[in-house]
Amino acid sequence: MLDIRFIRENAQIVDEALRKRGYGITVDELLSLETERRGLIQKVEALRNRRNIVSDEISRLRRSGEDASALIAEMKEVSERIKGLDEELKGVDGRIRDLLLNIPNIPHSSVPVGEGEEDNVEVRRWGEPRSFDFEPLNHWDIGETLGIVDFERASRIAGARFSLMKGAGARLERALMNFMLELNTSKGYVEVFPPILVNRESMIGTGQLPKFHMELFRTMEPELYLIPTAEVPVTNIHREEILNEKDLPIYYTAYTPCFRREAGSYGKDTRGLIRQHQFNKVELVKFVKPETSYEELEGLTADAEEILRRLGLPYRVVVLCTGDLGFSAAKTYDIEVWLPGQGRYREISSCSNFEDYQARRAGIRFRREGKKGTEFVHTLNGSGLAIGRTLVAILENYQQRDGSVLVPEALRPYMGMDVIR
RNA sequence: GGAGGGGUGGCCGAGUGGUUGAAGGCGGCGGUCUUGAAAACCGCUUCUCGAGCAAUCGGGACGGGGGUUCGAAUCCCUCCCCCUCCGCCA
Repeated sequence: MLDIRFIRENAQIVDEALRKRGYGITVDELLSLETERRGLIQKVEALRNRRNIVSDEISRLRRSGEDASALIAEMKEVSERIKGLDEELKGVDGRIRDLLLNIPNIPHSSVPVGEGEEDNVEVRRWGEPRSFDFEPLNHWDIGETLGIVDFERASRIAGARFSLMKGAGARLERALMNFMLELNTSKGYVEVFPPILVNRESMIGTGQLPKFHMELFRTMEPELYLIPTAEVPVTNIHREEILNEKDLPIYYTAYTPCFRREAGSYGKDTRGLIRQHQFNKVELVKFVKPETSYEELEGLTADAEEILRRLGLPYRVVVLCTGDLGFSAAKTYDIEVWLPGQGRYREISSCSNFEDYQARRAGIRFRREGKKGTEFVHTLNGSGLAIGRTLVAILENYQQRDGSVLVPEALRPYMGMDVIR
């Protein structure tokens, strides 16, 4: 969330940011509540101060055996007033928090202004899409013909948007997971394997709740949420902590399954592995000092890109425009991989700098060496990479006329085979 | 799931309803001493909110929330977490 003091002093900047994102709200109501809040605080604190002074006085009188009943009577009334004001303040605080939790991050100045996907800006390309001397197939045709993915039985087991990987298909999921984790850890990311069910506070910390509850699977008794991305548990590793400056930056990488309701995407990518309720992903997460976070975003994106390069998969990088930017992000690069079966680039990684937005929600701070007080860290994360979509890209880019699929060089040690047939 | 025992500052650990933001210790920082270091000694060591240009002043925080009271770390209720034993279980 944003700093209420920042909003107070920069209302027009925040309103402008909301407008660029296509939000039809302003901070007017928030500001008047904030004024009300401060007025209440001043009133209630003056009364508390009075009560503290008089309580000491009462204590002294009682010790010396004098009568304090008049003061006690007065304080009884003061306490009642404090109680009333406290309740009022609590109500105002609650309303301010509700509003604050629903205001998105402010886009970085380098983010292009635009309304949607079509306004995202390509920043670079790598690799040449392969030219086929036959008609390239969709990954679901390739996968079903090879018998390595079974959609029909998956839907019997769980329903639409689930998949059952078999044989070399299951092996490929595992190979990709190991390949990615090993590459990431070799660069200094610490491997973690976190809970994939998390509590409400964690979902609020990274920004999925309260606004996007429709996207999440939830359990009852106890109320827990299935993670839509490892970003949630991994960023929350340091929730409510004060880190030491010398501990930063902290890099984590995590493999987890991810679960998404995909509410509102009916009819989109109904066939194949592109859009599933459950998918595997390896994630990269960073906790850094504010002054380095944009440099770190470039590094994070480069780390994700390297995975595609090593797999020989052509891709492009786009910077998301203000209208397409995620709720908590200040800047995001999407990496899109070339899919011959679709004849276009599709998102395979999303690398974002959240600046202090998540850190403020989650209470993740650090203390500078020799300085008083604390600051919020900057958090970043990106897929490195979405495993299901990487598998799709391999099937489509490495398919051969006879229906077999070559295994990319880098993956062969993990697959134990050169070709899937 | 059943029965008990606990949650206090970076850590360990005191704490009688009334100068206890909290003894003492450890750790950390600064200083004295020393050729240097150690030891010893001295001092300093939480976060947060509000007012103010500032110096500074005031409020709050002893797992979370509520209650009793003029006043709560201390009493009561409730939730969460940890530990031990029993049961169950991958």
